[in-house]
Amino acid sequence: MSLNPAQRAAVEHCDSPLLVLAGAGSGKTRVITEKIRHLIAVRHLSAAKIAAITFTNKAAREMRERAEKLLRGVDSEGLTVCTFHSLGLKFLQIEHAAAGLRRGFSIFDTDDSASVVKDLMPRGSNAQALAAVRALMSRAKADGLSPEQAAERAQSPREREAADVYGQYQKRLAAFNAVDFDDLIRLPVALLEAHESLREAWRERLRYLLVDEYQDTNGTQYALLKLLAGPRGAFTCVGDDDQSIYAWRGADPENLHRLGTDYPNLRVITLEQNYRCARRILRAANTVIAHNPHLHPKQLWSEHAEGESIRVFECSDHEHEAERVASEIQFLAQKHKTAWNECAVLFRGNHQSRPLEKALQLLRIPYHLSGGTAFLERAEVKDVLAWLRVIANPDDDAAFLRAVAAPKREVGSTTLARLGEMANQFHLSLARAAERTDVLGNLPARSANALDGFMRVLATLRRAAHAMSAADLCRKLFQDSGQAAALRAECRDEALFERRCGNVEELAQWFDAAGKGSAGELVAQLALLTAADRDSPGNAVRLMTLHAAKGLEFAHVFIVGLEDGLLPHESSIEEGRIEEERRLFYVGITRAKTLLHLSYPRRVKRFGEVVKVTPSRFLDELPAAELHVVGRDAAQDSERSREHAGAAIARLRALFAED
DNA sequence: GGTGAGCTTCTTTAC
DNA sequence: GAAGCTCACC
Repeated sequence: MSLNPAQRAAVEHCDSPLLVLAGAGSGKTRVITEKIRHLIAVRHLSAAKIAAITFTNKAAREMRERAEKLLRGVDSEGLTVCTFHSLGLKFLQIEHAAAGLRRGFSIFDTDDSASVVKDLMPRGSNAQALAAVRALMSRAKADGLSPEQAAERAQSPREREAADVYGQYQKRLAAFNAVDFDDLIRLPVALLEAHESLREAWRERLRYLLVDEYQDTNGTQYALLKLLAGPRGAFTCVGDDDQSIYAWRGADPENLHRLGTDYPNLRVITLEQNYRCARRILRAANTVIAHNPHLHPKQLWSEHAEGESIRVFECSDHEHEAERVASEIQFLAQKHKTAWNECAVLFRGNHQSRPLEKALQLLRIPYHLSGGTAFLERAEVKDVLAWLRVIANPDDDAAFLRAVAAPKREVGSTTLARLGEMANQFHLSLARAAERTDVLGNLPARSANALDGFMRVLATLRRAAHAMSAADLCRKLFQDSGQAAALRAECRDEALFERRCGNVEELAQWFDAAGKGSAGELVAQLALLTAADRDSPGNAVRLMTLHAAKGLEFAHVFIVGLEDGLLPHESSIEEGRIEEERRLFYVGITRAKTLLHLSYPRRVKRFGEVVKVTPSRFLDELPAAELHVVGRDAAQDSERSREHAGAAIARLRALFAED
């Protein structure tokens, strides 16, 4: 298949900075991969000097695969395809000294950083206050502000509080030899701004940048792009303002316009031909998104067939909805020989997956849940990771706190609080303080013994770490730390125990597959992976949030939970962010190639009580002529689905009745 | 002083 | 409907 004129222009334009406004399904990944080939094969740029930046690791992996297929016969050695955060991590691992970090520094995930914030806030601060301060702090960091700058700009008492916490928080992180997600971008930016030599070195190292999902860049990411691209502006950014769905975490769609101001010679190319969706689906998407104000309206068009109507299922409750979706998928699979992985169920929040999983399990439909509380969130995996972190970085207090309690070893909050006090006094991390006999001497003998026991195991593992692979270290510490034994005691049946050990083994295998690098470095990389990025789902129905679905496509898409208050989400309505919710819905619609199903329950359980649901206002924004509403009255209940799944549904109902 | 049982909280999205 | 907290128990 050849490129269309706009795509070709985007691929071949290399002489000035380029912005590609690419509508949904307009082949933007193709443009990026073709452009990589063009840069190497035609412009004779070394692959090692090209970086393609994506938003998720999953997107990075897919892009790398596609690029490598395309680059057969071309030397693609050293090509960088990664996320902004991975690039930042790579930068910091090389330039750690300039950043004031020691080798083996830790990456604090959202939980780690939340607990630091909690620790810094007045005792008894409620969850709202904590969340607000965390959000403001993260926002300030995403905007590239230092604590001092954040304090200067603070307008409200809460903002002042956040700026104050921010300052203390950074000191704390520095003491832990740790960085958080925001720092992975912010620190490289600060270093590149401060040191001309670094700028020169990195501009030489990366001669051309391609940025995917550009509409989701935040302030610091844009700054990083500018610093790396330099005045030459050797970059291509690809984005779509209609798919900007990350403003809540600091993404600034203004960056699209900023590009034109900062680079007057910016070339803009718009891709409007959609290669993905049936026309009906595309019309529905266009109609919905037309409700948002647009600076530069674009009109997506498609050469595909009209396709079938968009089906709207009105269901009685979440269980009924899940059952409907599951049986519809089974129908598609049986009748049309649709592969499971051609079907995706999309929802607003991770918690919505539960009833769906249940219904799919009962119909024995293989499914794969992306993100959420998957693998990396498993307690046993987090425990092993905490041990690995504290082995690599003795200053990582967050990891220490988790590791010391995995398994429980008579070191409780009181002991840890006292240890913390002494660590503060001596200006030591918890682990380093716990190594000292004078510190242990100040604790009750029993606690001191327990703590000392932990430190001995830790020291032994740390010594052993140099001589073995990260994977083997992982397996060894699982045994030697006592976690394996504790897990066996904890699990009632053998199967559960096996499964949880399997999670740890899976982690070990991930390390094996990740190849070179010390355990500490690999753990750092792992921190950037979401569950969705790591595993290959195989042939299974995909369950994921609308956010996670961006960039993907499926023949059959089910969007569930079209409830007012969920999609659009309550808090977004309150905060006047309805347009982003609409874009989210738009992203969901445009994932579908041939069939789109929308559904909502009439009643849901909330606060234990049954509450009536108002169907999403977005349903009213769809063109009524394209919709086929099913189930408004019981007699209309999808007959064919019942035929195919009658028996299973009876079992389903029985199961739900049990709960 | 650690740990587990039982009660109250608010429930987005994610690198 | 689960995570966080307090309280009683070991």
